[in-house]
Amino acid sequence: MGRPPCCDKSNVKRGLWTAEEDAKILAHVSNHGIGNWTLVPRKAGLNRCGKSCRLRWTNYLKPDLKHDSFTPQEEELIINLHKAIGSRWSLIAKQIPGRTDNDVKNYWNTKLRKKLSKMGIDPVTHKPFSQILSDYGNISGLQNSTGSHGSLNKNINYVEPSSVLLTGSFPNPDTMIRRPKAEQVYDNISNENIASWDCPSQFHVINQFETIQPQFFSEATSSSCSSSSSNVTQSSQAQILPSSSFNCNEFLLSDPLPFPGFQQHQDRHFQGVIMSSTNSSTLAQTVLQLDFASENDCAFNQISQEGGLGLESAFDFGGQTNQRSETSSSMTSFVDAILDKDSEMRAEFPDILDGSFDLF
DNA sequence: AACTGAGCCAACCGCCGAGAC
DNA sequence: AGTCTCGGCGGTTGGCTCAGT
Repeated sequence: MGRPPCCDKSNVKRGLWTAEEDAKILAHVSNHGIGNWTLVPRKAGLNRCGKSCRLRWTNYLKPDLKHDSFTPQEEELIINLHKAIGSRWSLIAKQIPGRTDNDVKNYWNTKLRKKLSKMGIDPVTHKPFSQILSDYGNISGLQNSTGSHGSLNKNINYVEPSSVLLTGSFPNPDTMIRRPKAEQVYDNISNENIASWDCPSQFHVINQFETIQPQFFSEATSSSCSSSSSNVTQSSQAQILPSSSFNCNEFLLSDPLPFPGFQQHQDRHFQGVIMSSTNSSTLAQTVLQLDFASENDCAFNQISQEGGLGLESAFDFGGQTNQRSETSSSMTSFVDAILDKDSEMRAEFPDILDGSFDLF
């Protein structure tokens, strides 16, 4: 039953690689290419585990790898990508030619994390420590603000805190009530805020990670992107591209202003991300974007991007308040979208959500 | 010169999904 | 259907280097 073991783990060499061993792998790959790594040690005459050979090749011997120090541009890109997606090193590394996930991870852990800390920025949330302390104080003082939300809030507690990334703000910053992350995002979506969104004009579901950078999440988003996403993302791309001024955490839950310049432009803009993933390798699936292009207009499209057990959605509400276009069914469409998402979540997490996740 | 601790990074560990058997 | 390996991933660790004392 099953395959035979790839190697005798107790009888293979471990530890640092010698130049001779490296030469054997290089010679083998140049002669036979990359194939079944479990066969490589035997064919190449190495007393190593195939997995170890693969790691040595991918992290060190591959000819297109850079071995010099990181440039300031690479550093900035890593910080921005980490800010946007966290410690998904392989995805970050794919955006930096010649760098491996191990390189990026080590550089982050040894340099960038400390650098951010010294700058007074929390390397996990990318928020200033002062703001985190402030948020904590506000959160701890709001124990009684949850009563009106009933079962919704109870359910949200099932979302693992470490897997929740919420970015967002109320359309009207004056109505902002600071609460714990998971609770707040559902408030944003589900209750009085929906009623107060008197002018959603365009509601699009976009693929967040294609928005962050083309091809960036091509693996995770290969199947279900529709045309409705591509025409919307263009306007928002400038905000989200890692190399741009996009700052994911400028949208964070307690942030009264969704992005720099919010007040000056009088935009009505909301963006939120819910990440609930039980699988660390599953990427976020869906981004919902709502543009307030006018007071009364709303168009809504949806792309669902599902994978594994995870569920992730982002909401981006933006636009100018002084434009006008169409619509009457905007709120209905939006509510339908939320209900659809609710149904999807029920299907995915029946034990958690069943019977107690009534938004309306 | 010898010791110590911090910094660094290559390599390992353990988990997961996909697929072989 | 069940068990196992493979390949990929993120987290962790062992050991080397170097600056400071």
